[in-house]
Amino acid sequence: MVPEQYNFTAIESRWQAQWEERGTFRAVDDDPRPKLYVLQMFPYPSGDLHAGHIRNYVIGDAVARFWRMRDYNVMHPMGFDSFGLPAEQAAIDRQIQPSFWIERCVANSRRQFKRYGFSFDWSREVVTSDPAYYRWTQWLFLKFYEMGLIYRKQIEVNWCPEHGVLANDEVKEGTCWRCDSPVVRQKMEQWCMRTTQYAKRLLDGLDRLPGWTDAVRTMQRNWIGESSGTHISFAVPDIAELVPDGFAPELTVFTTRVDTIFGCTFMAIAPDHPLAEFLAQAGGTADQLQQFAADCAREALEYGVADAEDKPKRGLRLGVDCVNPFNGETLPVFATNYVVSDFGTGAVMAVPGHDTRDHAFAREYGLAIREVIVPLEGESTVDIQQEACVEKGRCVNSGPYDGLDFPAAKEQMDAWLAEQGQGGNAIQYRLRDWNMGRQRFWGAPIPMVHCDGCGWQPVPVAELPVELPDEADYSDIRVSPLANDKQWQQAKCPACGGTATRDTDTMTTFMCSAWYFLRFCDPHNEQAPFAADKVAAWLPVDYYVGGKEHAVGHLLYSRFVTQALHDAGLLKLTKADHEHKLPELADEPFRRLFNQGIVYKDGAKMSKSRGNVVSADDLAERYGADTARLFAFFGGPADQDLEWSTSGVEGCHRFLKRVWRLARAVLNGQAISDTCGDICRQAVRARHRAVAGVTEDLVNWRFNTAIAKQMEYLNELESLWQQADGTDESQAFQSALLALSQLLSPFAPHIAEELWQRLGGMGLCCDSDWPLYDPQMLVEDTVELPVQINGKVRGRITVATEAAEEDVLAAALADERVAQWLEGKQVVKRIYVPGRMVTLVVK
RNA sequence: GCCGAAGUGGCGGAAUGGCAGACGCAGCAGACUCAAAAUCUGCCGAGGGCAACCUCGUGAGGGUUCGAAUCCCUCCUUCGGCACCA
Repeated sequence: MVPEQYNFTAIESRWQAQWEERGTFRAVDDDPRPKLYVLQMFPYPSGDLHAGHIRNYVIGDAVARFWRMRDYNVMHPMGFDSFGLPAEQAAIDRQIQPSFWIERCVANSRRQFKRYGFSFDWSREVVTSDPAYYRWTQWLFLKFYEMGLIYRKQIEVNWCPEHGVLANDEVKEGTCWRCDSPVVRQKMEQWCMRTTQYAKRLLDGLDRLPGWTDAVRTMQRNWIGESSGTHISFAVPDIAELVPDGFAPELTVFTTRVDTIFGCTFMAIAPDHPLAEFLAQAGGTADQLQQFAADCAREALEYGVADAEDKPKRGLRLGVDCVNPFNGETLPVFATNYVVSDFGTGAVMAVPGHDTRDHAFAREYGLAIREVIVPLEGESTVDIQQEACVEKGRCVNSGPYDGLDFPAAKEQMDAWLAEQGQGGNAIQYRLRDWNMGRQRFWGAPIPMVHCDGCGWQPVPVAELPVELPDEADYSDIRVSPLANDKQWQQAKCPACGGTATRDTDTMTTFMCSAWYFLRFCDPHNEQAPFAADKVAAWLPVDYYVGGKEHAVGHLLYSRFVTQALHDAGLLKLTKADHEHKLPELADEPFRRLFNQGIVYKDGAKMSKSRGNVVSADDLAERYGADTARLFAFFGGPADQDLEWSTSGVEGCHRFLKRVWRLARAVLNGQAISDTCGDICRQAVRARHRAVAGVTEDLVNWRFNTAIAKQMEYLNELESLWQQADGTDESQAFQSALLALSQLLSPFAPHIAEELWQRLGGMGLCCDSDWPLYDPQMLVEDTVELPVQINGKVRGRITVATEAAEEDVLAAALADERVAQWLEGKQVVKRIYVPGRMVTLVVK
């Protein structure tokens, strides 16, 4: 007998134990069926999962379960991105070691994941702070070092007094993304990855990723920021004696508007341009420059990033001139507050007539404004002295280039520059090299040692991992505990055997997460980060599910690492797409990308720090994991944000209780008959309709409507069961409910198993073959059609589905209500859309 | 400023050129109950009408079409990304 109550607690723990015992979700490497790699971005183990996490992970789980039932060999792994600041902060706050703290968080997160019945293959779990994992993160660092992709660079970094060095995408409006402290600029020597060397590859690769949304591809494109232009060198004879070896006495600019070169009336450079001090020295303005540079740095922080453009343009005339190579004119050089040193060459040829910023500056300092571009047709309509004209057009006052349009002028000018050795065509990227180092404890130590005699030396691979010390000393939190640990720093120089000092920086966690999807293919390998053939068996990832906050950072770094490893000959990833809809990928890791929406509660993003979380444990206790999962889907489209609502959760709980009650009633019904009456036939039709609809919705990731269709199916079955009550058709309802169990399985897997078993299904529901439908069964005998007259519905007719067009139109004209609207009118046009509607146009 | 996404009942949303509001929530009325909870049944965009029905209605305005939430143009609002990018 089926119990009266839907006891979700007992059901859920029972089936979780069953799945674990049977190893149901373990992915096998040499399974002959087609593979499907379903990856969800692994979390930072915050220690307590909330409804927002559930919403995120339920999506990939439904997809994994669905395709598993469609007989794919699905790999759906999970792990923890466990290095990083929060553990360190918790350790400081609670006076405990980060490793101890994070172990507890990982254990609890894993328990909570299991409580929700996610179909993860836990035998592949990776934890980035585990030496068995970060050993290989360090190995990859050394590999990239060997490839010449990692170098030491004196860079100006974003420095947060709390959190040390921050990446550009960790700085929000001049403040730290984690603690809101103001960020200052500081010079520091850092390990840098030459991501810019891959700028073109990373950009072009986006064209081969139709399985990504345009939004993310556009964001990456903008982030890489390719612009096509020209390099031009302006000689500065006065500094010939001053510049250090290896530097030429010239200023090189990057411009996208070389056609305006004859309108250049001064040179604008960043106050911290590499040659600025020599220029100031030559011009006798060294002291003023120092003052000006300091002012600009302070001003930049005051204004923040948001309204930098509103800043009044200021500058310092350095007192030296440079020479325009095209006409030999000498132009004054200014250090300005509007040219930044980290884009292009840090120097700009200023053309006030045709650039708004240069125009504003020229007006401020009384510099010449020259018109060198006019519209292609006719004469110029703006007063160039009042307003810059940035439109492209045709050159005037430009010597031999007069009359040329932009493409012609650029081509000829580039060619001339190249001939003179003064520049030429150039591509510039906004993307910058990737700063690998963090001055923190809780990360993978950078496997480099410094020897006074031999300089920086890589740690030999055999000595990996370079493990963190057991104890972190947080008595002085302004520096990394590693920098305080003299004993840990002691090392032997691999080159000369003398004493050396370990690098006390740890790697950015973006590096740890930039290759975990490769490790999942071969998680226990102790000889290498992964075996190429195992990666080749699983990559590329077919579905990658995660938040859009990683649209550039994580995804770009992962693509970079994959491309670089591909170039190193360590990877092959050419598996065909399981649906044969997308191109094969040569060096891209993620075939399809799905970004879920964010979960809000009370108008704010659900997060621990905001204190508006709905705890995953509370939900599971109160309603059960199945109910919570169901609402996470049902609330709206998966790619849109969701406001968490308690009453909505109750609605989903009610649905499951109704399913349970109907199953109970059907199983308690006695008579079983082979006859198939009208009600039985209707139930069968309803089943085919539900299977067809849910299948299509799952293929298209429309989970909310997939659940609505299951609710409709249940509504129909309930109403049919009421009509059938006391008759002998419970057999038909048993098969109807078996199908419902299967449809429910990707969403509410525990109740699905329970019903499946009680209804007499073979084996596990989640292992069963996804139900099929017969398209013939979706076709009804008759169909009701609306009849429109001039676009408004004026009547309804019921006709045979297969009826011929003339018969349908005749029936429409014959309809009583329609006839009324036709009185005294002339029908000028008749349209029949089969199965949809009839339209009459009258005059 | 540039790029991207979105705007539909009281609410979450459905419909992507063909009956606007599926499904759910909330609300109202009723049944069961001593009562409540749970459950079940019915109603549920606005205005008009006793009613059958009629008119209006998908951020605003225009357009294409027999027919537009859906396609095109202009504008407004909200959210996300980038930003003195030369």
